[in-house]
Amino acid sequence: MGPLDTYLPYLLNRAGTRIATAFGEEVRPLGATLQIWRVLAALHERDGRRMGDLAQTTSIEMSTLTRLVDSMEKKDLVARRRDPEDARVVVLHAATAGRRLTQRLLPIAERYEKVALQGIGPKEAEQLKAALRRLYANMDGLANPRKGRG
Amino acid sequence: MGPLDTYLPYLLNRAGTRIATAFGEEVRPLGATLQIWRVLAALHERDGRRMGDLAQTTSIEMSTLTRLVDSMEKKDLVARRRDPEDARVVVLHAATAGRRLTQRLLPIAERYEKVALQGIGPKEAEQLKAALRRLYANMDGLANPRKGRG
DNA sequence: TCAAGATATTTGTAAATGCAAATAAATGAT
DNA sequence: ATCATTTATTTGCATTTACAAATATCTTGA
Repeated sequence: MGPLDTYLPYLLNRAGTRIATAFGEEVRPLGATLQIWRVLAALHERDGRRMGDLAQTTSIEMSTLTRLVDSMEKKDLVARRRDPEDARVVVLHAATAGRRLTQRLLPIAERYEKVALQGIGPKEAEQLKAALRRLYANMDGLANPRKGRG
Repeated sequence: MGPLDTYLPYLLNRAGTRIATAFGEEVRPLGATLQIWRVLAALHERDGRRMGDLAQTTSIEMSTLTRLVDSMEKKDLVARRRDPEDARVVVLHAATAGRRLTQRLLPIAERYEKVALQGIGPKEAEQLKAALRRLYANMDGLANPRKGRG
């Protein structure tokens, strides 16, 4: 067997953790976190999403998301509304401070993208992204996901 | 801005988390965890490492590692020894049950490698790994690492 | 309309994790 | 030999996070 850093799962998790931590520290001064960014980014892409949808697209667990949204509501980053069509559903909208914060986070996200990919070349970068999507999908059948089909 | 899953940090963290979780569940029946595997793999590569070295190569935080090693010692997976040269130093050795467990984990790690990389091709896989190492290194200067130069 | 079952979200609780302070031992200066 | 400084590891504590149970609402069928 080779050293630990020939193993893909290790490399992947290590890189993923570090970039997440680094990004998190970068945005802390703005009062944001990685998770907050994900929610705002998702709402920026499409506003008025339901909680379940958000949990799915941000990969944040539902119970975690609930508490996160609690705190984001207090800061006027987002607003919960009941869906009039179906009162079980809560839809989330970006609020004033939330939209402002999003505008400040976007350039940081772009910059991180660049820094992370230094010396990797645009073509390879696309391949990397494609591989990561593929890899995520490959894990679908295996363990963990209490999604799909229990 | 595009959807969240065009952002590298998101893709990376998402994939890294999922593969870690899946692997963790896979090895749980054997009484192992992802972290345990990392320590054992590191010791398999080179036995008798000091704690600081292990923390470095496994990307496990020192305080976390201490507690992890406590529990691994109880299971006879590893043994702590004081370095006679410098009594501040603790060196870690794989113990009997640890070596046995390592042998059982190795094929699982190999298999995970294969599953994760389904449809990705050996050449692209190598590029992916190289990119992940590079990317990890790229993050070095940025935030987070309380390493390097304080 | 009411009960039964399905779906969406929230709360309770315990485990994992990291930072900072504390401990232990070595090294160097007086 | 003793004190101050440095290095290595461990413990205290607060935060984060996930799983599971609880709650709320909707839908369907009698």
